[in-house]
Amino acid sequence: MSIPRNPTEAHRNFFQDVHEVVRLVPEGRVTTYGAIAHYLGARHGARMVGWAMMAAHTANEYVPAHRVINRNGLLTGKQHFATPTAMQAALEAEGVPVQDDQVQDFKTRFWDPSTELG
DNA sequence: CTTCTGACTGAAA
DNA sequence: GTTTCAGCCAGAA
Repeated sequence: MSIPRNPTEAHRNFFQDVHEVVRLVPEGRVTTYGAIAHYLGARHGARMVGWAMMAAHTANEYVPAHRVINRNGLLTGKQHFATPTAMQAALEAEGVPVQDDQVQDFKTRFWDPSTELG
């Protein structure tokens, strides 16, 4: 999958919506693609959230993309970072232990925007 | 137009 | 616990 060559206004709005939610994830906590999709009203699938994350590095404001993982707590997006270890390093730097691409104690570190933000 | 792919997920076996 | 399968929507060839 790739970022649209000529993003439409709708695209940019969608990217910004996703990025805004990701920025609300506190340090030391993580969320999932599906949780973000659900918070945005389930009008977009989880895959579309992942798609929007590809544009995270081109966003004007910082997006903590390392806090977004899949429902199993796996760092499925690590290959999209500058280096294969950047995602894990960023998580561990804020106190989230990772082993074998898996966030430890994922269940208690999970931050659901739908319940946390209302 | 068809087909394949993907930072995904929930259900079913 | 596992593997498999079908939806999901956008983009590229």
